This record gives sequence, structure tokens and C-alpha cells, in this order.
Amino acid sequence: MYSSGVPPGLKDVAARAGVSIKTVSNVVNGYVHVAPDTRARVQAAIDALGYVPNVAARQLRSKRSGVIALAVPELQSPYFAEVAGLIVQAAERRSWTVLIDQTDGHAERERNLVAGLRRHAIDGLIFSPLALTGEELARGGETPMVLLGERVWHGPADHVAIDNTAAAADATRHLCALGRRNVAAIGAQDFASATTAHQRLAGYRAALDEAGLPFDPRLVARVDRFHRADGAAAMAALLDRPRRPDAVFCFNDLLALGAIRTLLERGVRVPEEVAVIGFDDIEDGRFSTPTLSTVAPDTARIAHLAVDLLAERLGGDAVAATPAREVRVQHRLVARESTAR
Amino acid sequence: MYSSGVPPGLKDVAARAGVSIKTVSNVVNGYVHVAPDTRARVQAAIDALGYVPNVAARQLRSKRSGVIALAVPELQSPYFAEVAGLIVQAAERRSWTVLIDQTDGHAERERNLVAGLRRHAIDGLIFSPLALTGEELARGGETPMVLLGERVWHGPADHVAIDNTAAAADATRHLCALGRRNVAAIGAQDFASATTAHQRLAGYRAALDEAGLPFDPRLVARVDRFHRADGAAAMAALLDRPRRPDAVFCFNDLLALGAIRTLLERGVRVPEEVAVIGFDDIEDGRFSTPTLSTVAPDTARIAHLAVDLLAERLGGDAVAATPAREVRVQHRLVARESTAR
DNA sequence: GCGGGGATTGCCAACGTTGTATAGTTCGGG
DNA sequence: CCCGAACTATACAACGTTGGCAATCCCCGC
Repeated sequence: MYSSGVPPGLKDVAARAGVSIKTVSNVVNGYVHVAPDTRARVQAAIDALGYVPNVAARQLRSKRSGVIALAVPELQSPYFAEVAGLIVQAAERRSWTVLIDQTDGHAERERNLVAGLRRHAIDGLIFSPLALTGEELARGGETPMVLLGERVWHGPADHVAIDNTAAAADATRHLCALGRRNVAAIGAQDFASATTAHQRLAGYRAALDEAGLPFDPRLVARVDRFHRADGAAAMAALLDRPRRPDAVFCFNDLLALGAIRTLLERGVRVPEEVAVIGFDDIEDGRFSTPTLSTVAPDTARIAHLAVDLLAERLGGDAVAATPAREVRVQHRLVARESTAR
Repeated sequence: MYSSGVPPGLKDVAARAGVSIKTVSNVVNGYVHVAPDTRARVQAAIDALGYVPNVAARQLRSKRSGVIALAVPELQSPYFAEVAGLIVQAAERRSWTVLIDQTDGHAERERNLVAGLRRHAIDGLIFSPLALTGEELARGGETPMVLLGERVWHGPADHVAIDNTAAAADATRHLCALGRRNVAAIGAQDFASATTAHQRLAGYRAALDEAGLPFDPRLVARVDRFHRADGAAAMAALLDRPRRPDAVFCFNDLLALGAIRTLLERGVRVPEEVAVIGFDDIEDGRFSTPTLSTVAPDTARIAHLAVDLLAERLGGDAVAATPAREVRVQHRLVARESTAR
């Protein structure tokens, strides 16, 4: 620990150890050819003074900041919070710091973020876009980027996601297998960039087809956002329509929890009268009543892969030119009480 | 937008505008004495080249990074996720960037964080400590710090919190007012640094006293962490003890949701047989079945105050020397189905 | 005994920005 | 019409670090 007001620099360490500044720098950076006793002497000085490298200077010189950004629509959503936590942990192992940004799903915030990347001297970006289209993302410049989530896009960025359509089909198939014939869906969205919703809807339709059930628009509820309140409202709307569902596939767990709330509030028994399945496997669903069946993406793996892919882009100069990679992550169906027989 | 691979610097802008580097710097920083037409010319050059100031260099020179850190035990917890989101928003208005750190409540991680502050050249820290004691925090050096949460501590840092004991007493009082006589508590912790738990327990005892009910250790369940699983396990333990509670005050909403899950699983009706109240007012509780009564801290205000206090410390040189301030934030009781009559 | 090569260390310049000092320029008042 | 004050713009040095290169030294093989 230093006692004066000014943090010590390489200069101070060098003076104390009786070597040149550069040698200290070499020791700090683990350069190989430093004589053992010199290294020891320098290390001692470092410890004594409590020297800590100045990130700003280092970054100015080497153009690497050791900071990556993670941009998610909202931290309040348990799914994103979980992903964020896992990514922070994964980044830590590479001794990176993660700067977390919230876009709130606003196109403008997402645009600003991508545009303003250079401002904060960020080495790379892990981005879970909601509103932005591929072309806009492409303007991000040369900062390495890994896309998260279900958006299909072919640009200069890697992409980690589960097979959304297949996962949605699995969920719907699970409901059909219970013998339900009026399988509703909550979570459709009609704006163009809502790829997640589109894909899950496609999976839903595919599974219906497969089961020989006709697609009925009256059984599909659209939502603005993927929150509990939207799920609750959508469920209420479905119940008020002529054809009453006996099962509901919700495009995420929050929607499902909201839907269940509405059902129970109206005295509809879950799963006896209406079976419900969600998507994401957030912790809430494991302790709700009834516990929530869901599709569980391999979140941990998603986080790891995202960080690994970014690391590759950052590390190798050779890899940097590699074309964008598309990585699929496994998912699995978790059956709980909300779809029990 | 620039087209070459290298971001333009003041130098390039200066060359294009036919002025000196410093003049461009003056324009960028809004220095007053720049002739209007010079300013216009420089601005044009800036726009044309898409110049963006280099943060590293700026920071190296001025020792301000525009980044504050927020350290919370875990993002996965809805309460902290919400606080984090709000703080990010508040910081945005001051055009600060927030670096989010997770400590997982490990003393060592918290220590490293405080110690490693200088590494990342962070202007200030908003910290919600779980494990660290006051003395350890004091070693943080001179980085301005605002403490969040209920920890009592008198050191060189400002502190924003609700009156935890009073809030806990309110919650317990609410249960007593329902006529319940066997009011249990879930969330006690016995390690010394668990101030939150200690304070809430104190409030619980105070309210019992007030209602003329004796304190019974058999009605108090301790937990390791404040998660749903802990609440579920604690409730199970309480139900297995001889004296059966007819009401439970859980030290946070997650514990409460876990407890309710156990109750319903065992066929105990909530709130008829056992009333449950939580703490934090997370969104889950508004859509659970039954909906969860809780104590709602004014989270938005906490976030704002934290950022404001930090801003004051950072801004004024005069204020920087001001002794630590202690700020209390309001809370209010939200009665929902889980404590309905 | 000598040249070559690797090990080890030091010097210099540069990264992009801003504070300080200073020079030139204009303007109003005496 | 001159002088000081205010305005405008510039040059230079520093912030702390690292890359490139040069310098030195030691050891080995011939």
C-alpha cells in the first residue's frame, strides 16, 4: 500500500528496484527474459509500493482496455439477469471486466450503443438485440461483436443461440401429447424485428401441423413485451374469446407466470383445465404454484460460448478475419406441474 | 463516419480545419473564447471525420474516467437487478457509465473489488456489501463510495437505506393485526456481518413485544441465503416443529415465495391457515398465487439518491471533505392476497 | 582466442489528450 | 491616437505505459 496521495508508477518502482522503467514493465507483463533475481527485486518493489498498472495509459498505448460490453434489453428480466451473471463470471476467468448496458429494447438506444462503442474503448461487445435490424448492426464498425439470442442475421458477427423454432415446437408438442386439442399461444408480435416471437410462433405452428391440429388465429395472443403483466392480459383476452383453450404455450416464462395468475384468479384449474408451458426456465418457475413446465436453454453454455467466441476474435489476428460463425446451443424440455396429466 | 481503419484524432480534425490541435480540443470541451466561425469550421471538420474523443487519453490526462462501479451481491436476485437497472438509468442522465460487479456475497470478492478499484480507474463506487465489515471497507482508499442497503456503518462513505428495523416491525405488526398469534420469521442469520437479517429480526421482535406476544425461538428459522430454495426449506422446517405458525414474516420476497410454495405443496392454505408477508416488493410477488404482501422500499429513490450523493462527492472539492451522510428512504406496506383476512 | 547468438536490460518515441504559458489581435476609453 | 484589457489561437510539456531497437554481457563451439 502506498501512503502518499499519488499512486506509484513504473517510474517509482524502477527507482526503488534500481532498474529501468522498461524492465519493470517487462516483469509486470510476464516477459520471459528477465533474470530471476532482477525479477524478484522488482517484484519486491512492486509489492512494497503497492503498484497497480494504470489502465488508461496501458490502453492508450496498446489499444486494449480489458473491458467488454454486454448489452441486454433489460436486467430486470430474470432471464437476462441470469445470462448477464454468467457472462460476468465467464469473463472474469479471462480477467475481463464487463460493462453492462441496458437498451430497454429501444431501437434508438441500441443504435447509440453500437455507434458509441468507440467512445468507451471497448474491446468487444456481446449484444442481445431486440429492436435493431441486421443492417443497422453492421454499422457497428470493426469492434468484434457476438450476437446473443434468436435473431437470425448474417453479418460480420458471431451468433450464439438455441434452435428457437425447434424448441417452440418441442413445447407445443408436449402440450399436444397431453391430448389437448385447443392449444393457444401467447407472445406473438407483429413488428418486423421481433424475430424471437416469429420463430417461436413458427415452431408452434409446425408442431400443430404435425399433430394434425389446424392453426387458429383466435388461439394466438399477441403482446407488446414479454412481461408478467402482458401474459396476464393476454390470457384474459384468450379466455374472453369464443374458443376456449385447454393448453397454452407462452413464449417465455414471465408470460406464462402472468397467464397462470389470470387463470387461477378466474378459478380455472392449472393444469387440469388449462395446461401451461413457458420458455427460459427461470428460477421463478421452479417455485411457483403450480411449478412451471418450460423449455430450458443451456444458459451456462450460451454465456461461455459467447465469451469464448469473443476471445477468439480478440486474440488471434488470423481468426479476426474468419467469417461469422453460427453456434447452436442445446435446449431441453422440463415438465413440471403446470403440464402434469 | 471515417473510412480508414484508424479513428481520427484531434490532430486530423485540426489539420482539416486549419487550426491547431488545442483549438479543436477547446471546441470539443466547450471552451468559451473561440470565435464563432472558427468554432463552426472545427465543428464541420469534426462531423465530417466522425471524430470521437479517445477516452483513454482523456482519462490519462485528467484522471476522470466517467465510469462508476456498482457492486451488488448478485444480479440474479430480482431486487438487486431492479436496483441495478435504476442506477444505470440514473447514471445515464449524468452521462456516466456503470460497471457492474457481482460479489456473490463472498468476503474475498468484496475485498478484491475494493482493493482493485484503482485498477480500473473508476471515479466512484456504489456498493451493496454483504460480507464485508466496516473496517475492511475503510481500506478502499480515497475513491468516493456510497453504501447501499441496510448495513450500519460509520466510515468515510455515504449511506442510503430504509429504516430496516421499522419496516420489519411494520410487516410483523400487519400480521399481528390479522389476529395471528403464532407469527414466525424466516431469514435469521447468525454470522456477524448479516446486518440486514439482524435488523429485520430486531424489528420482528419489537413488533411482537408491542403486540404482547412472547418471542419464541422455535418460530424463527435461519437461512444461509435469501433465495427461494432457502425459504422453501425453512418453511418445511417450521412446519415440522411442534408449534405450528399461523403467519410468517419472511425477510425478503424470494424467501416468502419459497415458503408459500412449501405451504401449498403440503396443502396448507394461504392466507387462511398461514398468512405470509415478504420484503422488497419484487415483481414476482404481484403475479404469484396468492399475490404476495410485502414491504416496498422506495427503490427508485434509493437509486437516485445513491447516484446523487456520489455526484456530489465527485463534483465539489468542498463536498469531498464533508463527513459521511446517512440517508433514510421511505418504505410502505403493500397488503395483497397472502395476508388477506 | 574469436565470432555468433541468445539472454538481459535500457533508451527513445509514441499513444491522444489537456493545462500552462505565451504570442498575436482587436477594441474601447482616455 | 495610444495603451491596457480582453479575446483568440498556438506551442509545448506532460499524463503512465509499451513497442522497437540498440547496447551490453555471457556462453558456446570452432
